[in-house]
Amino acid sequence: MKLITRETDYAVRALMCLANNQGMVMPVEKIVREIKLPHAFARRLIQVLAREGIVRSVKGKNGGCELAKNLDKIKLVDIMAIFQGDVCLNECLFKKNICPNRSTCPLRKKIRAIESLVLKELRSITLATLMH
Amino acid sequence: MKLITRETDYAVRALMCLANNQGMVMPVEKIVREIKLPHAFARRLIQVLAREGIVRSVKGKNGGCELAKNLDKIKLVDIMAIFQGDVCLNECLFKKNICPNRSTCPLRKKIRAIESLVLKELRSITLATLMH
DNA sequence: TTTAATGATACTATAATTGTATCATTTGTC
DNA sequence: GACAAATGATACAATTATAGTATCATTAAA
Ligand code: FES
Ligand code: FES
Repeated sequence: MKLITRETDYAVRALMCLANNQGMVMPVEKIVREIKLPHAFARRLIQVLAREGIVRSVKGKNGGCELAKNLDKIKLVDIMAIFQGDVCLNECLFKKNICPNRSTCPLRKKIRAIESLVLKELRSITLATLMH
Repeated sequence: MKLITRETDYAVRALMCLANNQGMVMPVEKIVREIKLPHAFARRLIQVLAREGIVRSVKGKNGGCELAKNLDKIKLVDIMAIFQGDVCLNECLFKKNICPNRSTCPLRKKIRAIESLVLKELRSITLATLMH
């Protein structure tokens, strides 16, 4: 049961890499050299981050990318949302018919509560936190 | 990002079904009729639960299965472990080399903390809770 | 004009999840 | 003992999600 997929993992690593070079535009090639991940995968990944406004990219020679926001504005949970969709720990175990009192169902409440806990924690993790 | 797979979901439903018929041995056929799930899938699922000692099964005519433990001894987290493996929300995002201070890494601590929270909550959910 | 970069996007491979099928074994009942 | 109704064990197939690859177009500095 993975909370974070490898793609998110890579993305965060790449972002940390950019964070270490703030102010400079860094080509994907360089990121790939610093953190070990497949080249083509990295390309696509950065393209997505650029489209999502997490990084700013510069085309052409001497191009590359840099963080588009402040470290403390880039949340882990947002990166997760981009690559894995929203954090949603299963809406209802028992889809309709088994549970007669859906609105007051204790399990439903519990799962929701767990989700809130996880979200609260995840929201508190930013690139700034990670770089400490 | 699913915390619970469909197999676990089905398993819990089936167990709740058995809980509603405590003291009686119930054939899988009957479970399948009560909660909607594929017959062959249910067969295999119950077989696993029997092997794991969650239900007790009776072979032969008039056979079937029943809960092997008290409602409050059957934890959601154990059913999850059987069908999905241990709850482990990603050991370390950055596998070695990126994080220099592995032992004090703040992210590591955070992820671990989230895992503990989730586990604590999950452990408190038993069949008894679910039947309330 | 060449070169080094990104943008867009289609494709393949692998693994996990979900679902199916078969045959053997057990046990109550006629 | 034969039959029927159940589980045990286990192999297989289908679908979906994740992980990874490849290609061609576009941009801009040198
Ligand atoms: S389990 Fe879903 S409403 Fe009760
Ligand atoms: S991120 Fe894993 S040790 Fe720091």
